[in-house]
Amino acid sequence: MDERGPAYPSQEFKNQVWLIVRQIPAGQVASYGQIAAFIPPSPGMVPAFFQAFKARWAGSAMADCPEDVPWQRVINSQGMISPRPGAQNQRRLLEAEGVVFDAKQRVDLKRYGWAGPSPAWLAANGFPKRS
DNA sequence: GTTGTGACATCGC
DNA sequence: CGCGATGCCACAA
Repeated sequence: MDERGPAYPSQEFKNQVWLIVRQIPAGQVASYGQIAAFIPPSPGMVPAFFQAFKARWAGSAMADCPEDVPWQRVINSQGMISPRPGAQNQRRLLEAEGVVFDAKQRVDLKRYGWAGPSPAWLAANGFPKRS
């Protein structure tokens, strides 16, 4: 669209993020970076660049997600709910699904962390195999 | 056109 | 292991 390069991860990127987030089963959580890791950079985009910002873009996508997206299951890499109005509500939703928070408001990713969509699902939805 | 900020991740102390 | 500082793009005001 502009001379700087190919399409930026805008709407298309968000759609992919939402698509993956919908696959997270109840009672499990995934980090923004992890979700974004399944999405390939736009053709021509510098990989390192994408790598550095995909997580933020993923978060940005959640801020504008449809209501059928279980956004509450996406938290940061520290296993904590990113501070923002509504965080309390998010925690409540997760606890209702069986996710347990420790005294530091953190989730044990070892236990509740989502392994990601199955290879079959990824392939069926046009995602490249994760290297 | 410029300025400020973000639903992150990572590195350093 | 925990808190603070840093990087860096896109987007809204």
